Amino acid sequence: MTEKKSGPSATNQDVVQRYHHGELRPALIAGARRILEEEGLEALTLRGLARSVGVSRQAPYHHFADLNALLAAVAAAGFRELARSSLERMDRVANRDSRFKASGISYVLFAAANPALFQLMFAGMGGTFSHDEELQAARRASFSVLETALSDTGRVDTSALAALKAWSLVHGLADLLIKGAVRPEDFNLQSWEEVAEHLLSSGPI
Amino acid sequence: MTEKKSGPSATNQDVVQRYHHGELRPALIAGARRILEEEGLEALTLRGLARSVGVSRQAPYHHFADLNALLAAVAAAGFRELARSSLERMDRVANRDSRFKASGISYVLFAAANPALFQLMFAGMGGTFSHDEELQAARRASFSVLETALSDTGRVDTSALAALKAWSLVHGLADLLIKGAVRPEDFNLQSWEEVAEHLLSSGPI
DNA sequence: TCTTGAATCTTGTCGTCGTCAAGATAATTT
DNA sequence: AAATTATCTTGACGACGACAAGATTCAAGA
Repeated sequence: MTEKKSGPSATNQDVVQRYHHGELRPALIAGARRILEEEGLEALTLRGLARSVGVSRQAPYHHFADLNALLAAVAAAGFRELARSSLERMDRVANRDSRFKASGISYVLFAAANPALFQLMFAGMGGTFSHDEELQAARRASFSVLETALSDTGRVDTSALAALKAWSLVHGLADLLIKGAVRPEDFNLQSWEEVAEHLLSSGPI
Repeated sequence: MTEKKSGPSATNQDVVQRYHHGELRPALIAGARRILEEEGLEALTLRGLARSVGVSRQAPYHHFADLNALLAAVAAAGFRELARSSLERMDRVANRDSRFKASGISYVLFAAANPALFQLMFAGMGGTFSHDEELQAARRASFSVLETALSDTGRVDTSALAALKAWSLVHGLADLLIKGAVRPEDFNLQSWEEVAEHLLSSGPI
């Protein structure tokens, strides 16, 4: 049998079962994200998460005020990752207009790769846990990356309406693909990347 | 005190409190929709709904298999209403291109007027209650209205990708406005109708 | 009209959830 | 070493969805 409780000064090696988890907060966020993508938002329950991390049902409350606070932390991490992956993709092209398109494509690809997380991130915009400061900061930082990409294009129309149009386009595609309303095959294309590429390249409506 | 139970052959007049509700199924759908818009999806509970309709907690199960079946029925009604309001608005213009734009605007306005319902309708696309036949039929009928509007324009590009672009645009705007990400004031406009009008009129991305 | 079966509605029960309260244990500070 | 604090635990409560079984009303055939 595995020992129930190790000594007080156990190293990080044997993360078996001890009274103090040690890294509970990040473990909760990671576990939440895993459940989120594998089983969906509805299956993400505070008790189940605690169970899966191997801790009592009340333990998470010492790191998060409530379930919404946990969700806000997960969403914030999502926005940081979106910003990071956008910058990464943008930095692979030099042309300013291509950089803008790259930001839009990365938006769609992020949604396709992390559907439940993406929905959670935007569920919190006008939702219950919208007032979380960390979440608001991460969201603003993420959006500013995309805004900068647009204003850097040097286009004539970088108005708020032009930005809204681009945002609506990629956000709508992201939501529709998450909901399963469309598939790349419907357009004789192989990937969402190709779909997004086409949408962002073609002419007027 | 109001009588607890009226005679067996009471007319529809005194809908006070009798064992058989008589119109429970439609009453549940109507009540569900009211709760949905007034308090949000999270507040829509089978027990609470039964309570608000004045019936026992188990009564709804005689008209709907479970909560998802109820939600599917509400969503189906939503799609029928979307199709109806789209046709209504389209019939107020003659020009074919204007009719297409009208369909897009009605899409956005429906979302703005019934945010929670709109989200529920699309939550069910790849979701749990996606297999409900009534819902699928209502959804297909609703979409065909919009598809027809596009193909009737007589434009050169009525390809699937062009349709996706238009759909993504209005759907994205709908979702962003529901989430509170943008407001008409952000663009010096007075209503969502004006915003949608601008987005559907301007040139390329 | 009376009876009988089906439709409808009710109460009882179970397991799960989020969260408050209070106690137990470990880490940290003094 | 003692005291304080952080962390984790079990106990409890109300609300939820749903299953089971009983009560009431309706409808259809004699």
